[in-house]
Amino acid sequence: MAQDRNTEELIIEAAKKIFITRGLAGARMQDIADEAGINKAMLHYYYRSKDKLFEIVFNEAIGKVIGRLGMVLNQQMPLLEKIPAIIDNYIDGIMEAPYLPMFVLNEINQQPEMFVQRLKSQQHFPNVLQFMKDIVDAGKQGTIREVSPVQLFLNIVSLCVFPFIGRPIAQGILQLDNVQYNMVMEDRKKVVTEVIFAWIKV
Amino acid sequence: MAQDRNTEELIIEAAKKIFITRGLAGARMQDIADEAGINKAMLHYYYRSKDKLFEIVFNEAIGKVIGRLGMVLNQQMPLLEKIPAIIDNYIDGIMEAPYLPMFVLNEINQQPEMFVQRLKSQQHFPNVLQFMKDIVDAGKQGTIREVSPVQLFLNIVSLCVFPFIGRPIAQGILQLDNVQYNMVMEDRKKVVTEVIFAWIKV
DNA sequence: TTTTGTATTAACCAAATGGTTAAATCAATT
DNA sequence: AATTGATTTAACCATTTGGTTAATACAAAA
Repeated sequence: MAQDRNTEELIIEAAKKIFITRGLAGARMQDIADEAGINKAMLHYYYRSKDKLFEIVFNEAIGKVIGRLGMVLNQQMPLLEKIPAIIDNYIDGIMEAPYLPMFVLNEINQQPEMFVQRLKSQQHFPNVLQFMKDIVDAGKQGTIREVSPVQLFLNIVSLCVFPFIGRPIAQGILQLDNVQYNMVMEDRKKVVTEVIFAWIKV
Repeated sequence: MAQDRNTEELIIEAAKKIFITRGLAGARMQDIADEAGINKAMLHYYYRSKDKLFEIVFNEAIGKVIGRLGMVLNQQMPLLEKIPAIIDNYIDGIMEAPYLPMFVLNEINQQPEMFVQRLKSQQHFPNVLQFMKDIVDAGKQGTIREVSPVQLFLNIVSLCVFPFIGRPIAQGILQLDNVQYNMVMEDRKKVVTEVIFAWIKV
């Protein structure tokens, strides 16, 4: 099973799967090796230690989670077009890897210190400050209602992310099956945009 | 250090602290014992196994997280009063124990099967179906706009919960210190109510 | 005071776990 | 074919970890 692709990649793929589903503390090196179909020693041969391997997986994950946000945020575009663009793009990103936000959030909660450093060195670090300035300006201009830019940012992200990280509990409470919940998620982009615009429209 | 209170309670308190901060996989029985200031054997003497102890902590946690929601949801009250009541009450609950939702959500993601059973046997199981029926009725009556009750529910919960579970990352991106972020959370009740009403008002 | 049942502890145990190593395999080079 | 360097593996190691046990401390009842 091992020879098909590059062993290094094979390990990373397996590590992603195990770390993301079980977390750093719950992941077992043996399970990663099994998943990759190789000997456990290879993990250390290529990546030294569990922590080193985890760091690679985590960095890529956080890049995807906040990077996607930053990409749209930094684009030059009128605010009233940018907001739906952010929502569409961000929900698309989450749907591609619905388990990533939970993984990232949880590991960050486990060690916030290590994270803060990493965040600022992140190339995709979202330039939120500019975005918030735009919101304030638009408010003064009367393009939108004058709202707290921080609250607006939190609202957008909350509405986009939570339905995915809270999926098991929400699905349980709402008593929906997978197919039904998927349909609800399909509508999300439209709904979130609607909600945000209802709140900020003059 | 052990004699002050009942040893059993002492253990539960310590177990809560350790399990909630580190999760099931990351928690160490020795750490719980140390936290309680007692011998590790006492944990097994009173609660058999790590899993049994965890179950107690987890059940209480999930009770708080979804129970609080159910309490308000099941109250007899006009919809337009009930929605702000839900929001106020739920955010109050989260602020009392901001780490609980993350803990519950994460552990549920780890073993969704075990959870689904527990959910239905939960005494505080929120009667969301009735609440959703009320929303549909109110829509038809014209009290509110006709919106998907499922989406409304998701919106409320998302806006309330996410800013707390995503706090480290949000605070990092927004570059706010603890005091500033606390102030933002203070305003949350008002903002969430505002957003929801803006969306559902006719 | 003695007895008796409960609470508590130190020492211990077996399994799991991250990590290492020495030998073996493989592939390219000479 | 022989050499050489990288890759891979089985076996091993030290530590950690959940759990047990036998002996002890303690408190209430007799």
